[in-house]
Amino acid sequence: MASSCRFAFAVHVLAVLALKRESGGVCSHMLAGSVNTNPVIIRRLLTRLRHAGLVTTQKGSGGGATLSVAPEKIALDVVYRAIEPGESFAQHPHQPNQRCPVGAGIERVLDEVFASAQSALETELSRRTLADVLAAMDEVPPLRRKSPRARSRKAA
Amino acid sequence: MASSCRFAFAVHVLAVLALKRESGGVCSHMLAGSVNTNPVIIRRLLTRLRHAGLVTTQKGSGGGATLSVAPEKIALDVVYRAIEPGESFAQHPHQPNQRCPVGAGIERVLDEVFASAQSALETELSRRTLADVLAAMDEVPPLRRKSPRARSRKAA
DNA sequence: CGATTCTGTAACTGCGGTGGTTACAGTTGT
DNA sequence: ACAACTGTAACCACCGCAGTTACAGAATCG
Repeated sequence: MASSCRFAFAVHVLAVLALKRESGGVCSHMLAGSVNTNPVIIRRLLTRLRHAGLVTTQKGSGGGATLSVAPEKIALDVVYRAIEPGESFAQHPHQPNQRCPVGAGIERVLDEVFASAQSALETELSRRTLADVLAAMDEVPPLRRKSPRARSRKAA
Repeated sequence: MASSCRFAFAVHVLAVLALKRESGGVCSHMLAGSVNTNPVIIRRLLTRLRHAGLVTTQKGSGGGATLSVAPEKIALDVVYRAIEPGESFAQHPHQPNQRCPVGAGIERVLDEVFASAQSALETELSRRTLADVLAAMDEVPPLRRKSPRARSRKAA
């Protein structure tokens, strides 16, 4: 599976874009500031997200990226597939010995096992949307609140 | 997730050991021959499988590895966890910007998302045992049968 | 218009993980 | 003693990734 942090970065970026949906485009420099990485990393990410139809980007002064789909419509498996290109589950690097009965048959079986495991993972991801992520971020924030005044509300 | 082929190797090795369960230990050289890799790779694998209690190994002449649990009792998620040591799903490599509302809250949410995805994957793996793998290998083998006598030509 | 602010992409680096390989000490059966 | 094993260290080469620099091109604004 994905051993990269691209998926985490992607969800992070999309979350920022969702919050700033009304404020126009967000430039890669700003996004990089929130993720704490390099603008080029963000742009590479945005290229993939754009190909997947999740964001639009605008060149030039005042440009940047904008979410092009409502957060409720963006399931996380779509983000996952947009970001992680190839097969994530690993196969035999070289063909096993076909003269061994196990070597001859194992690949086909493992293919099927890997596919179902991969599918289960994506199905689980599909159960959450970007809107869910935003909602989860709002409740029970980690530590100090900006204005912990309205603390009483949390109980509901 | 796992970007290695260790899991494939491990299932392959266990399948061979399951088939040769009665014939005593199988040495790493033989196993390497079937997987088509180096004996040391197999031994490194066997070390982990032994720690997980799935196999026993015997040093010395005539030694080798033996399956120590019945194939029906070996679910693939156990193999997976025995082989893949750390967290497979990737996190933020460095802490996101805590001064950004998204950066401050996203990690906790992503942790939960990743954990559930990982769990879904392992649950799917747990639905299969090594015995299932062996059974799947027996049915509809890829091409030529050992004795395709009953089947008159490919036409049938 | 030209300056500025962006994107998009290429090119390169460094790092970490992995499979592969050699080597060798220790163990066990014959 | 000898041969056949395991277990493990040490090392290599490779690959993918995040990160970085650099630059061409596009859009906006004065």
